[in-house]
Amino acid sequence: MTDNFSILDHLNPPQQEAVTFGEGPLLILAGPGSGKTRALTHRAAYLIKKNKINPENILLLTFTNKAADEMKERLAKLLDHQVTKQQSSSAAKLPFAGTFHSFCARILRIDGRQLNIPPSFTIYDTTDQREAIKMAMNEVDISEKQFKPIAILKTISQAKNELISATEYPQYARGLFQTNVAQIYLVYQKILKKHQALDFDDLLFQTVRLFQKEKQILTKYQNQFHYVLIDEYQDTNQAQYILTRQLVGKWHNLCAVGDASQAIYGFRGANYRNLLSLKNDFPDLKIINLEQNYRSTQIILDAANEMIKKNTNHPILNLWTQNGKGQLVSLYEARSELDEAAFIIKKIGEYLFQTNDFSPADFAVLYRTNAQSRVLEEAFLHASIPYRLVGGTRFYEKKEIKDCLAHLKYYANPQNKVAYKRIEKLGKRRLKKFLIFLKKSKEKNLSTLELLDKILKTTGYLDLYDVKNKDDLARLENIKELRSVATEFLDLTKFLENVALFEQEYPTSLEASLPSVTLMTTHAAKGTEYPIVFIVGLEEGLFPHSRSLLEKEGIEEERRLFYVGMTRAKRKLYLTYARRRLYFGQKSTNAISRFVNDIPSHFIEFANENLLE
DNA sequence: GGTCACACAGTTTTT
DNA sequence: CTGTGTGACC
Repeated sequence: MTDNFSILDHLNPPQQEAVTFGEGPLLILAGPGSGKTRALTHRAAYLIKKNKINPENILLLTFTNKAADEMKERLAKLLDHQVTKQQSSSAAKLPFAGTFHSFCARILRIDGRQLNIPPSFTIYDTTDQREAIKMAMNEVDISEKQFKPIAILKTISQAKNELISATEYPQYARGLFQTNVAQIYLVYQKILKKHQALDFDDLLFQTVRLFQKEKQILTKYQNQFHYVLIDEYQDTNQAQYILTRQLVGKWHNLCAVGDASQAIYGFRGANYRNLLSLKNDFPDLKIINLEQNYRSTQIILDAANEMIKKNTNHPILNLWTQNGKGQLVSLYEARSELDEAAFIIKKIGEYLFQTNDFSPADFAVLYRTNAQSRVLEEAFLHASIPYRLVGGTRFYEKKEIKDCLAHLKYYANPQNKVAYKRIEKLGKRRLKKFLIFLKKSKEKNLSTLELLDKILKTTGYLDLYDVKNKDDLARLENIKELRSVATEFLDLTKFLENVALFEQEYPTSLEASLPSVTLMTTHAAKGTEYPIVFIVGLEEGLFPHSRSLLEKEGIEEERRLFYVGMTRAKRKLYLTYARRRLYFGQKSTNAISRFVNDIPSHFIEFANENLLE
C-alpha cells in the first residue's frame, strides 16, 4: 500500500491532474461535494512520496482549526503515519498544516522582535478587544453612547484587513464617524502595545509588515516553504491575499483551492475576487475544474445550478453526478413559524418511524438566523426527537471560562490590563487574595493545572456558583472541562496560545453523543452533508436577509449561501417558508424568497397537498 | 460590593 | 421575545 501510485487510485481525471501537477501556480475550482479536500491532501502526499519533497518544505493553510486537523489526519493516513493529537505536526514528518492565524502567530513569536513585538505577546480575542476599545475611547474622551465600541472595532478590523495602519488611517478617514475612529485607532494600538497584546487582525497584518520590512526574514520563509497549498481561497481577505503573494513570491508554487459560488464570508472581509484575480497575478496559472459531485442527486444539483446561475459577478461551475436523478425538491408553504416547525417534525417522524432506514443523525435543519432556532428546538423537545444545536456561545467565550483565563493570562503577563479589569470586577477581596497569591507563587514552577486549581482555591471563585442551580452546575462543568484542557498543556504559555487560537471540541455532554437531528445556520453548514436537509424561513427579508437587499453584491452573497445550503443535501431537499411569522416578537407577512422562484418549477413538488386533511 | 431593574438591540462567524 | 449590559440603590 505504500506504492506511490496508490495515491492516484480512486481519483477522477481532473483530480489526478491536480494531484500530479508539477511546479507553478495552480488553481483548483472545486464545486461542493467534488472532493476538494481529497485533491488537496492527495496533492501534498504526492509531492512528498512521488516527487520526494521534504514535508518541511510544504505549507498547508486553512481557515479553521477543524479543517487543518482534518487535513493532518488525512495526510497522515495517506503517508502511513501514526499521529496523535499531542505530537501532531511537530512530528516533523508531516507538513505544517494550520490556520493563517496560527501560522502567523508562530512567525511573530520567532521573528516579531524585528517589529518590537515581544515573543511572549498575548493574543486578544473579541471580548478583550472590546475592553481595549473602551479604554481607548475613554482616553480620547469619546462617549460609548455616541459611537458603539463594537462598530468602532469593526471599522478598525476592516482597516487592518485592508492593511491600513493606525498612522495611515487618518488620511483615509471621511466623515464624523471615521474621524473618531481614526483617533481611537491610534490610542487602541498604543494600548495593545502597552499590554503586549496583538488582536487577531494584527497577527496577519504584522506578519505582512514584517515581510515587507525585513526582506531577509521573508526570504527565510520563502526558502522554507517551496510549496504553499491553500484551502477555501475564496475566503481570503486582503491581508491573507497579500501574505500569500509574499510567501509564494519566489517559487510561484501556489496551489489554491476554492469556489466563488461558495463565498459567504464577505461580511467579515473575505473577497472572492482574490480567487478570480489569480489569473492576473500569475499569467501561467493552471486552472482545473472539479465539477463531478459525489454527494447529491442530479435533481438537487440541477436545481442548485439553475438557481446560482442568476449570479453574474462570478464564474459558476456546472456540477454533475453519476448518482441517480433522485427525488424532486419539496416545497412547503407554512401558515406560521409554528406550522413550519410542525411540518418538519411530521416529515422527520415519517422517515424515522415509518421506515427503518433512517437515524436522527441523517437530518439537518438549516436557517438563516440563530433567532429561528428556538421555535424549532421547542418542537423537537415536544416531539422527543433528539436534536443538536450547532453554534451558540463558544466554549472560550463563556463567562466562567473567561474569568478563569483572565487569572491565568494576568499571571502570564501582568501587562494584560484587560485581564486585570476582569478579575477586578469579580470582587476586590478576591483580587487582593489573588495578588498576594501571585507574589508568593511566582518562583514556584507550577503546571497550568496546579496554577488553575490554586487560583480557584485561594480566590474562592467557585463559591460564586451553586451546585443545586442548573445553570451554575453547567458552568462548573465547563470549568471542569477547562481543567482537562489544562492537563494537556503543562506549560502556561502553550496553554494560553492554544486557548487563543484553537476552539475546544465541544460539548462532550451526554445528549450530544446520541444520534441527533442537527439544527444550525446555513453558514455553519458549510462543509457538511446530510441525507435529508430542510432549509427553512425562505422568505424575502429573512433569506435573503433584509440587511442585504440594498446592493446586488449583498443579494448575490445570500444566493451563494442558499446554494451552499441546497448542496448539503445528499438525497432529499425540503424548502419551507411561512406566510406569517413572529420574529423578535413582531408579526410579519413576507413574500416567498426570490431564490425559491429561481429554481425551475419542474424540479419542485408541493408538499402542502399531501398534508390536507 | 453586590443585587436588581430597566433599557436596548438583535444577520451571518472564525481566528 | 430574550439575552446582555449599564446604572441606581441598598
